Amino acid sequence: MPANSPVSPPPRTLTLRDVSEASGVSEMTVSRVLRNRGDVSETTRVKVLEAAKELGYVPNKIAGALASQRVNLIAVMVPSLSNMVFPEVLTGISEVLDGTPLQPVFGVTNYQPEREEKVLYEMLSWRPSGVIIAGLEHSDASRAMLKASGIPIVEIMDVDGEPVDSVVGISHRRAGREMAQAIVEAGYERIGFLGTKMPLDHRARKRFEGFTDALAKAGLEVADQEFYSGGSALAKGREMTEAILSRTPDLDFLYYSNDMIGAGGLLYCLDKGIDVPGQIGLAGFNGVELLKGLPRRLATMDACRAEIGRAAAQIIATRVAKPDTAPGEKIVLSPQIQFGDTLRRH
Amino acid sequence: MPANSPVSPPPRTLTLRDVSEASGVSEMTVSRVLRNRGDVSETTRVKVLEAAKELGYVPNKIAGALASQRVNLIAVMVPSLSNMVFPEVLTGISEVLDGTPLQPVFGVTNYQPEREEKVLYEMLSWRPSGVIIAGLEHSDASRAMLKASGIPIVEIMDVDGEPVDSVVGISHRRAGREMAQAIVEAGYERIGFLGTKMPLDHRARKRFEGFTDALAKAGLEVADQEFYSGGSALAKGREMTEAILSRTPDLDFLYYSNDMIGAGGLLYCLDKGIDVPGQIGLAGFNGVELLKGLPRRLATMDACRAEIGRAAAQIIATRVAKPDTAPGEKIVLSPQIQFGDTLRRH
DNA sequence: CGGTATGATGTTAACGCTAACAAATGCCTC
DNA sequence: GAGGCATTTGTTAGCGTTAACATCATACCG
Repeated sequence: MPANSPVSPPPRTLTLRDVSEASGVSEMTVSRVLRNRGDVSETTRVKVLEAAKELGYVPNKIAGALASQRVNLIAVMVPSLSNMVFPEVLTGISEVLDGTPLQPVFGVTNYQPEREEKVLYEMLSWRPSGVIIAGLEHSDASRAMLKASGIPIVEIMDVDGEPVDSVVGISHRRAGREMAQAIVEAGYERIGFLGTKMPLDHRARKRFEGFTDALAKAGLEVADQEFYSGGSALAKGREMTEAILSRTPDLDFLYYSNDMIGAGGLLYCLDKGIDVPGQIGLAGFNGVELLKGLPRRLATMDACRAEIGRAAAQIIATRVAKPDTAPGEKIVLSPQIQFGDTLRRH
Repeated sequence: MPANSPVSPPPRTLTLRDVSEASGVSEMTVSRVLRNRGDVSETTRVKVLEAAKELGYVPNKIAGALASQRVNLIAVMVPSLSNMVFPEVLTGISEVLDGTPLQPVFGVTNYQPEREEKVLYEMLSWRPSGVIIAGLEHSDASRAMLKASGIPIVEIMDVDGEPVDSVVGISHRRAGREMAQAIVEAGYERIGFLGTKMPLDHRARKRFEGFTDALAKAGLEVADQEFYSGGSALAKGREMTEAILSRTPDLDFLYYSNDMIGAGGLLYCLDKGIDVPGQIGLAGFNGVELLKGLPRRLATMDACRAEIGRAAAQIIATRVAKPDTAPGEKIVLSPQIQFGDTLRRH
């Protein structure tokens, strides 16, 4: 048996050269066939395709990208995946990008600016064709990287601030304001706020600010508040509601910074036989699907998640296809209050 | 003003050469500094680092990967992100990979084999160092690609089948069997099944098979069943429960293929004043966090999601660090029934 | 039937970086 | 102060692909 038996070829990964040799044409022609680029005769096209399939050749995009200076990757950065809200954004993005040669790549920042910076650096070092990134608050270094990258950037979810380039989202300040107005108009006066402790969730913070501003205009202020971090949001919603109500029993409205804790609160109130929305009104934020299955529909406000994803992807797709499209687009969506069964109508 | 004013330099992206010129050393030395590789004097190190920062240089990993034949990317393929279960797996993976130079890249297949094939092809064309992929069922082409890639593969979530290489998961058949046994032992006899219509959710299918097998051994069979697809799982759980109970009112147990529809069923039963678990017992599957906030704890079985993610990442990390580690590792986790408040104890 | 479009294929030189080796520098020892 | 060793820096040659151009058939025209 020869030393280097042909029976077990070295598992060296295949290159264009292998396909080229197997099909008897130049590497360039193989490359053309595989990319559907330029004129190739039907005969050779079939020959090459067969050889490639036979060998199980998978093109090396690394080499391709380096040579062509084109990378059809879109970096998508979100703070979290366990939130129910971001997966929907990603779905919206994928929907639009599926109709283009672009491919999304996801990165998760855990609401930490340093982590965002690191993940962004990693992603940019692959020279993507665009970036979709949640939020307007970034470290100086991150912002500098984004600006210097020279590629289309879309910041999403939030529009209250100074974008690097384009932006698609809703005004969380306004969302908080409008909810406060609806609550005031419905006649509630002793209002409690329950939210996340996370100081880095800027959107929750802005909703809270808008909320207190609008209350102030009506001569009211938040009567009590309660914060949490970590754990099952539904269970936390229960616990926090119990805590705030036992501390301040005369509250007549509870505004939750997200639907999950709101749902927990709702279940708690129902358990305790509290009259909702008579004795106490409740509202959350996000408009998550889950609410549809609860015994009562929690009042909420849709965050337009899928729509934001689609619009952001559309901006990127257009900018990549037509590089001379003007940057700096701004799309502001306007979520409507859904009164549900837990907030009296005006 | 000269035609080509130096004031606004062309936005050509920076290369090692730019840093090398700015710092007065060779490109190679810059490369060494930036990768912390090889000995470089403290003086030049600082000089280079400053120049790089000053310019805002971001290395081009594409070129780096091509030159070094090393790509520190791990392809992670899951069927869905909106499921709550996969984000937890991804978290487990990230946790372990964060301690290594490896970086996960996520792909979503939507439970479609053709899509899985396409996404896998895309991912492999970036020549990742490993693949973590959900499930054991793949198209022939996908399987061939995985085998031919020559990199470590870990199939996760499920162990009932023939893996390509390594596998980490639980036996869904056994999970179904054990739940059936617990139900039988608790004395329930008229058992209904509620699940997803999706024929491509192999794990749900296997749980169902194990479930009916074990019932058969006890001389029982599923008295009625109900399937759904799409929509809010919680609301669907309600609807399905109502449907199955109105069709077959004498059922004394409902087994749900996941916790979300199970939770919907639980809420429905509580609404209707049905005695749980006296009149009807309920059980789901997955052990999702959400259950902790419900009025009663639904019986369930943990799918060991984070643990699976960690173990899979660990296998990959080890194989990448020590390429001569034996392939074909198999880790079978054993989830325990959590009886909660909806399944009578034996 | 020469001349010229036209289509199909091949050749060459990057792309930006790193492995491997080569050279230069400094430092110590006897 | 020459030899030798360790440390630091530089040089060269790809990595696998594609852009741009060159070449070669073939067909078509008057």
